[in-house]
Amino acid sequence: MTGYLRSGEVAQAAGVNQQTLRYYERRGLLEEPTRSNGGHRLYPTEAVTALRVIKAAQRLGFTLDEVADLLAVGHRHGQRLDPGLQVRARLKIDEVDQRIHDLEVIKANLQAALDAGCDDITLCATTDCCPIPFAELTIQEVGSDA
Amino acid sequence: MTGYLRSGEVAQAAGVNQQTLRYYERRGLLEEPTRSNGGHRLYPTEAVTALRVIKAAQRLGFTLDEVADLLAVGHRHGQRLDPGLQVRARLKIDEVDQRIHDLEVIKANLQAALDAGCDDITLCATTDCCPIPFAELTIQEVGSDA
DNA sequence: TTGCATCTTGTACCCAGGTACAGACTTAGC
DNA sequence: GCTAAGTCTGTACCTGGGTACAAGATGCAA
Repeated sequence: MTGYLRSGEVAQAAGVNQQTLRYYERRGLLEEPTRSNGGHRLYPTEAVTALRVIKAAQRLGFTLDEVADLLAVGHRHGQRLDPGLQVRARLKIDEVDQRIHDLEVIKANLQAALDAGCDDITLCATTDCCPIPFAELTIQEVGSDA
Repeated sequence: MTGYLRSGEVAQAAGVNQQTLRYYERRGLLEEPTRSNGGHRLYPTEAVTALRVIKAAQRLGFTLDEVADLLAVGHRHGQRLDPGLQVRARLKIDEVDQRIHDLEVIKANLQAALDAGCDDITLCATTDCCPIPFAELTIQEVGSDA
């Protein structure tokens, strides 16, 4: 059965716990792999990539349900997206834009703090840099999932 | 005591639960407010802004500990950053850059799926768009906190 | 100065996202 | 064929980030 990876190998390659594979499978994030005759899971090598994608998206603040959504769009790459999915994809894109914007605000604020703290306090006192920073981040009420 | 907000007012204005204020105070994310003679918390109006910042940063995938870090840098805006904090600020900026990059990858992939699914399947079949998308996201091992 | 809305503290609970463990079974090298 | 290492299922537990509730004190308007 060469060409397939066993669960331990996948877990190690992706840097996740082996139990997590099962967990994601249950949650529908990871496709159910084929099985050996004895019932052991046999993963295609892309499973590792899929896991990395999940982990990366998670670090960006998406919940597992949102990640599932993202993947649903991604996996239909090249097949026709049904209209509901198309709408969701558009919404996701807007959301991603929003997050990019917010991260840029955070970055600018960190940079400003660094610049100001770095070499010239008087500079800071003469400019309007000192009210609470990060002020113009997007505010969004909770529970806005499509 | 005008000019101060009571905990209920702050909570409502920021759209968070009142218990959450206490929780953040315990975690050191929110400065301990002054108290009335009877022991009730009296918040300055900036507390609302601070809460919004925390919530925004959280949505972007920062843990509360990381948010505390972010705020530590931000709050010294205009005071000299001690060297340790400066280093942390630089690391945070790199991390934020990384996240922006990853979000851009995700966006591009969503966009590609949308474009491909949208109007022309043959287009897709002739281009190399169909292997698992999102592939070039940053991989980062867990536990990389400064 | 009373009454009701708010606030206080403490403690217990909840959900998401895992992680650990036990006991049985499979796989692979010799 | 045996044996050690790896995997299977099920269930229980853990951490982060809150949220709920109780019992009592405070604030303030009439």
